[in-house]
Amino acid sequence: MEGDYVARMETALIQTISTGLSQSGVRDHNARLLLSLVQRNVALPGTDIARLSGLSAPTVSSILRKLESDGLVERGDAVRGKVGKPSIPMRLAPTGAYAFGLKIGRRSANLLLMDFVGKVRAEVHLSYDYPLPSEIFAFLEEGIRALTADLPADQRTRICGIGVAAPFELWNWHNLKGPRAKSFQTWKDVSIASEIARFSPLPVMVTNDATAACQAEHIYGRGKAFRDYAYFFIGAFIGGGVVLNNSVFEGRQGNAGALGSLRSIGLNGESMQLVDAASLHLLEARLQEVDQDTRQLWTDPTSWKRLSRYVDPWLSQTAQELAKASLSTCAVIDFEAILIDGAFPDHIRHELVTRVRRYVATQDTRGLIVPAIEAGSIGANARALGAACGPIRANFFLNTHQGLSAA
Amino acid sequence: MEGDYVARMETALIQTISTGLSQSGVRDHNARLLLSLVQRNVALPGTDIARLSGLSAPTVSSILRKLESDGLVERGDAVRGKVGKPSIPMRLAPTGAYAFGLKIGRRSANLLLMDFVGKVRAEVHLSYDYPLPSEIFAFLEEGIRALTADLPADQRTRICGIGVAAPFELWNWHNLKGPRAKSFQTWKDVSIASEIARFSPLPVMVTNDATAACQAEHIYGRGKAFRDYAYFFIGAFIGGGVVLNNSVFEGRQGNAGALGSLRSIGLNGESMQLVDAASLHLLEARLQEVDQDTRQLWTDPTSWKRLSRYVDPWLSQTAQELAKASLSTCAVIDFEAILIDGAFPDHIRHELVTRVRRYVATQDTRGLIVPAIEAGSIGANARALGAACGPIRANFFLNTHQGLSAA
DNA sequence: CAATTAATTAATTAGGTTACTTTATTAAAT
DNA sequence: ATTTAATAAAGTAACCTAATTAATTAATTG
Repeated sequence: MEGDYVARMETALIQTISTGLSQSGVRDHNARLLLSLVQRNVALPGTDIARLSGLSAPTVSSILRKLESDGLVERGDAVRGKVGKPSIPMRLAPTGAYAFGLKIGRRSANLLLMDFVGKVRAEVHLSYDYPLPSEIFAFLEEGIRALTADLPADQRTRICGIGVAAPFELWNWHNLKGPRAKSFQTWKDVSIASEIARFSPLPVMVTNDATAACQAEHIYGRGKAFRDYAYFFIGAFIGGGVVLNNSVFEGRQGNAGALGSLRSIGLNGESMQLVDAASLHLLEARLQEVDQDTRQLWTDPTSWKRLSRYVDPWLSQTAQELAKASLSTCAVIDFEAILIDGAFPDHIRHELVTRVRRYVATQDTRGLIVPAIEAGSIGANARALGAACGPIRANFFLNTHQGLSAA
Repeated sequence: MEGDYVARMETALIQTISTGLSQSGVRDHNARLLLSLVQRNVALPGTDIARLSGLSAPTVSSILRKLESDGLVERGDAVRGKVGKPSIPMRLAPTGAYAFGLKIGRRSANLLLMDFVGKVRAEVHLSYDYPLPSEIFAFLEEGIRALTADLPADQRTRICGIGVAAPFELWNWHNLKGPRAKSFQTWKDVSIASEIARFSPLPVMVTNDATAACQAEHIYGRGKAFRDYAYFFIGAFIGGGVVLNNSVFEGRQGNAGALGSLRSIGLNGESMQLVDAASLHLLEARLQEVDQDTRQLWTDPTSWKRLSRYVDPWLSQTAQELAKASLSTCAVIDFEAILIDGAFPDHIRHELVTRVRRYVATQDTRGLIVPAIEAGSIGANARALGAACGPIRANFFLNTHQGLSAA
């Protein structure tokens, strides 16, 4: 069962560079590698896996048989037409594992149950003015009950965890007054994992929301195409993620890719943060100024075209800011690409990317390798989906940055 | 011999995530791990190594004996005074391996021979107005001959490579005229590695100069203390390096940590690069304006105090710029620390760090985890030293980011 | 044109090796 | 006598190479 591949707890040691390897560690590593290769390529026959992994065919064969008997991979239809024995592509078994993904946003929460191939099996929503701990946890508890009930009883044990995507220091953003403000502030002292542990035995992983979105893009979206990139997610605020060596880099404190905090230049030449120069809340504020209903931004994609006299200047400013921010990130890491996504309609994303490309071409790029500017492909659901990836990845896939598990 | 630990060539494969592991891969990994732990802690008895690596004592013992017979580690004096059998600390054998480090700078080149514990065995210099390929390679060829001759004949086979530290796109910085300019431009078409291959069979590794400095700081300096940090090296221009998970991250194209290209804000609020706002060439330019000899900056450390009426404003501006740049890097990666070093006297470095700390405290740090600001410890020689680390690390030490070598 | 043979490729089995683990032993100190 | 470090011996897991089985296409022949 999946237990075999669960990462072992490491004792925290001073000066630990990495961990020693033993046989079982090797098998674990290789099994995760095979699953990662199959995931990445959708379906692969054993020979290709052997070639890609550098392992011998018999080894791959034996690992695949084990994975198959564990219900994690399954055989596809034999491929004929070439000389020789037909190959049997192996693919992930959709029912191999499940995970919950919870996104806690500033306007709404979103809980989904994702299967092993990244398909959303069921989903529930909650809207609010601002999230309060008690309401969120009640929503989650009830949601878990409901979503679990949808699953055949024999598959419920395959749910391997709960991933939570939340903004960094959630409590720092609202300036509320009164008793509800006090309740909101309690986020500061709440341990999300321990609260959830009160009503669910499943392991909990908490991630930065934009990093989670990046994760989803990386595994199920365009991110597959690039080895390393910075990812911008434009929501009410702006956040980001970082991918290095084909794997999302969360950072020591989980705060890598805090791209909203990149320094930007205000109209008067003063220093400000990107989040104050290029988020959707700026557009919202502008719409409020002219008495437009801002809800339509989130609920009605066509409204964006209707509002183009307000959207256009916003797009222009945002693109300029993103262009500069993109190059700044490339000064730190020589990213191959910059991916841009957000909670807006496809045509806006496309227009934004086009404009960013244009602005990047006008910048001073001495000392830099200019990255490709590309559009993300997942959109608003990315955060919850990425959150759900957490437990699945921890149990079954390779993570370049974590080092290998010990025996 | 060292051949056992040489990284194997990998065939370039599409979609390679990582490489499969076999027994020999395991042994190689563990041997490198042990060497890395010993290097990091200067000297360690087997029991401690076992604890730190998570390997069993017999395994560590057997690997150590192999490393000992290969001449890579040696026994220290038994530590008595505690109950039980005295422990025998193992340390790197200084004569275990050697490497050449060549720094190609804008004003001078520097070639040194480094031993296995990072000691400089011999060193030669070359000064110029600007570096020309033919002169540099002649200097290197002659230098290799001379420095090799210093070594006992039986140890010459232990020289494992040549590390070269050079600025990114060297040819892009000078605006020369005339025939010598043409010769300088040829850097663009020169492959440093193949030129060197004409007169030396040793493997060659080329690194970005600031990344090399970072490497030296990381292995032999203060960098040991931090798990991840951004490193600023202030020379004629400003460069940087990036350390993630206890290991220098070079980037896909070797251009990670191009911190001189970080965006900065000019006096009139215009966007400019950090390199134009905070390098020593700014101070030089100011001194030239007032007809001061600029050579003294590089040759006479005491001159900095004498010139304080010019140095002080430069320090102030540089510190402000570094403070903002430091936080920008932390928006990309949540670095634990920022290390600052440069080609200037110790008291200047110290003063600079103090001021950067002060400025950081005044910045907008919403969404960020504020890093520690620390001084580097190696100074001007860091680049050549770091360059020499390249071949040694490639052969004997663990590199978190490269993945493990295949069988 | 059908049947046969050759060639090719995929997947698995068998046997051997490596390098790890656990358990036991020896050595040297307080 | 007890404690701790280091090594030795025995056992095991997981890899590799080489050989085998299987399934197909391609070529040849009566």
